[in-house]
Amino acid sequence: MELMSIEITPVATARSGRPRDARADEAILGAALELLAELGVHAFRMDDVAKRAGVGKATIYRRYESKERLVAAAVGVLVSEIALPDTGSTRGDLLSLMHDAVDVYSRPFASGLMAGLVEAMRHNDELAAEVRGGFLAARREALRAVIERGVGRGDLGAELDVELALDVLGGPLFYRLLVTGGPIDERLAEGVVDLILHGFDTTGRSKR
Amino acid sequence: MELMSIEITPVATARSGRPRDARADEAILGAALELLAELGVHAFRMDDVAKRAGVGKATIYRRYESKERLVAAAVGVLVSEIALPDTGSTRGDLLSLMHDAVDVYSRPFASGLMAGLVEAMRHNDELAAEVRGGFLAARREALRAVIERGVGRGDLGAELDVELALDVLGGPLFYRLLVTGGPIDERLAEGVVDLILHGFDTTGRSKR
Amino acid sequence: MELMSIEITPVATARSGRPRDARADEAILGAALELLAELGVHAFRMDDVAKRAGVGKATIYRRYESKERLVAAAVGVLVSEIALPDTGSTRGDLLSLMHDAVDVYSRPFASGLMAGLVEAMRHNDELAAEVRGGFLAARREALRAVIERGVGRGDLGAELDVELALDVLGGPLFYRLLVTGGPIDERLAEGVVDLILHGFDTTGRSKR
Amino acid sequence: MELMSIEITPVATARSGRPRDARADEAILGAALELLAELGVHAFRMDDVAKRAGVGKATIYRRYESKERLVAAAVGVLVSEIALPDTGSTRGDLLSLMHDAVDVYSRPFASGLMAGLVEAMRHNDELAAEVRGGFLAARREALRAVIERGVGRGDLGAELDVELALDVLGGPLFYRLLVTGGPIDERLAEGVVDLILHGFDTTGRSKR
DNA sequence: AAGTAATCGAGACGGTACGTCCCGTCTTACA
DNA sequence: TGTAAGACGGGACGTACCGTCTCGATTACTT
Repeated sequence: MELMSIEITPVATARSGRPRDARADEAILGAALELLAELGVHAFRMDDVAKRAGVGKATIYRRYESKERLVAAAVGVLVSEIALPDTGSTRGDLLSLMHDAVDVYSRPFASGLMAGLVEAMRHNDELAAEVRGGFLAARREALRAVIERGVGRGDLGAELDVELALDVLGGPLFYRLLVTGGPIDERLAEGVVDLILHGFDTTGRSKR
Repeated sequence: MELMSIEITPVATARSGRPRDARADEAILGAALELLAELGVHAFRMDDVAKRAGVGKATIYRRYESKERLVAAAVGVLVSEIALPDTGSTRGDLLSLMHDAVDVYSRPFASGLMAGLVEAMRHNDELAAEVRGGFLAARREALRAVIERGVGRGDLGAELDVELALDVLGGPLFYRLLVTGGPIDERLAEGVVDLILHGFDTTGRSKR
Repeated sequence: MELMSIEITPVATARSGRPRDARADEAILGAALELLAELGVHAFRMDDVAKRAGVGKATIYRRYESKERLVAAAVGVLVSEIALPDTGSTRGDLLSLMHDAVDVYSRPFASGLMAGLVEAMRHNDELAAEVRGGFLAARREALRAVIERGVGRGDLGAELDVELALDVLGGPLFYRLLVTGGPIDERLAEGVVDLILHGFDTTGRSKR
Repeated sequence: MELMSIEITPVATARSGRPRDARADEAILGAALELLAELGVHAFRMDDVAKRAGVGKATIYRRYESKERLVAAAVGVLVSEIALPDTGSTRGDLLSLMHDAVDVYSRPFASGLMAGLVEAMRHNDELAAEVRGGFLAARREALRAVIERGVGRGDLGAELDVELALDVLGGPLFYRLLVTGGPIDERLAEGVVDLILHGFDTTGRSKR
């Protein structure tokens, strides 16, 4: 479960006394998601989350040490689980992963959510590490596996720059999401996949 | 040119009375740039700008209606002017533009600056329009011209998706800048240029 | 008693959650009193009060809705409690009350404090009502009781205009305090008391 | 002309160049009076005066060195000229002066105007001196002359405290104006006059 | 069953930045 | 030089939101 990798929830583990209320966990994340969707990251207030969730602020801060962490957790929930696809062809596998990514990031709040997260990562290294090692890494590793399988199959040249290939697969999507506002759709997914397959083929011309 | 297109400075144009003091314009932008460099976007305070510039806060707000607008203007200043290159080859022209982009966005504060800007664009459509129509559009139009010239020369296939090509040229750079933290260097520039040239060549295979 | 009647402190009464901190009440009023004494009303800054009291500005504004209200409360504290005197003679009772008033209003900051308050009352009806119903009314009612006792004793004529008598007792003091800068001393106290006793005696000449 | 005594107008006397525009003088004082009446001292802004008068702010500050001075000048205009009355009786003369005072201070803006002036005097000694030496002194000296004539006529005791008598005549009026909000009317005027005449008569009882 | 300890909702707290307001001065171009 | 217009430096205002703390009331584990 991708959400797991970002499960920052327990700040400290209690050893006795009244246990954490699981309904509060749910209510907080639910309220956060709603408010993020309604208002965007920028107008997202911890007081509002508390009120909407019917929860004290301390109850939130007992679970998430800062607003940014709560946003990160909420984003983590939105991002779907990733399974390594096996369609039988490199193109099919890449398209499967890219379609999934398009699904996730074409949601209405994805843009605001990611923008806020990106800005929050800028002044919180720990958060940045978690995000990069969390849902981003999951998708990235799946793509890497598919690419390496493609090299093995002879669909892709052995000398290709894997990091570059990953950034070409993911970059345009995030670029449109965060910067240009361009469409995040199947055409984009197919475009980058075919570009990779054709541009990094075994003719060897595209190696740096 | 590029700098011009982002000249958001005059909120309103006075018609009589004491004119705006050009030294204040300079002092404000200078102080903003310094503080942005020293502290980053998120520790950037309007009071500090005013103090550093030796200016009243009202004098800043007379020029920029919010903190975000000032940051946007400062970013605009940082981004260098773009001239349409003419090296004789499509590859040379593309590389020239990409090298220039690498220069600009590999500066130490570029990342924090752009992250703040991207987040600010999320809740200010006017600002987003200015940024997209400003320094981003300038670079984009230059790249578009080079690509179209490449199609004319037969270096690139006529059916290529120009928007996709532009996003493949710019996306990985911004992806690394804002999300992955990957290196923004010559290798990236050459990688995407060669991928475009090889992947979108005239064999026609890569069409949508 | 007098202090009680001006206890404007609670803007709203909480019913749950963390209760107001009584030490903050004390610190705020203490700091306000000190600063009023040191600087006077017109150099009195809310930021300074907050800093001196070691308190956030919001904590002050939670108790006093404006600077004027805080000044009013501080003035209320300065004004001593009034006990209805009973010296056995009308002259003694009146002198007792007037001596007390002289004590209070001959303090060095009384003038600046009252001037500020009077000006603030001009654009805040609620504040005016509080001041008039508070420490002013307390002294006024005490004087009224003594006068009525004096009428009963035959020291004062039954037809005297009580309101006028009260204003003759208090007016010259405030006139000197706020306008002429004349001395506020025992001579003034005795002068107005004897004038009232002689001018409003039972010969009936001064009626209407 | 009482207005004269407060004519602070020329901050500095020009010696050559373009002469002051007399229409500006008029427009400024007129606008100030209107705004004072409409809004009260507290919401009285120099920018508004300039706009209403159709005049630059510098033109105002060339005539009045501060807001307080302008308010003082405006008050001076409102206060009517004082002629020493001669009705043939001490009571008639006192009543004449007090009726005049009642007329002046029962005007609707008198209260706000005086409150603002009193507060301004608190932190501007020069202004205080001018006000006290100006329209206040004029009325005071007239009253003093009448009282002394009354002593000569045997209507008032020779040992009376003249300063106290003056403050009893004026104090209640200002007390009601600034503090209690009580009525400023003929009854007040007659009340204090008769109190003075009866309380300070030649029986000598009321001397301190 | 009593005691202990961490939980809960509510909301006050210290701190800090924001963007607005107004003062009194200064700077234009014009008269 | 005086003028209208309005920008300027300065500095206080009252608001907003963060993350912490405090209250009285639960709710489990531990004796």
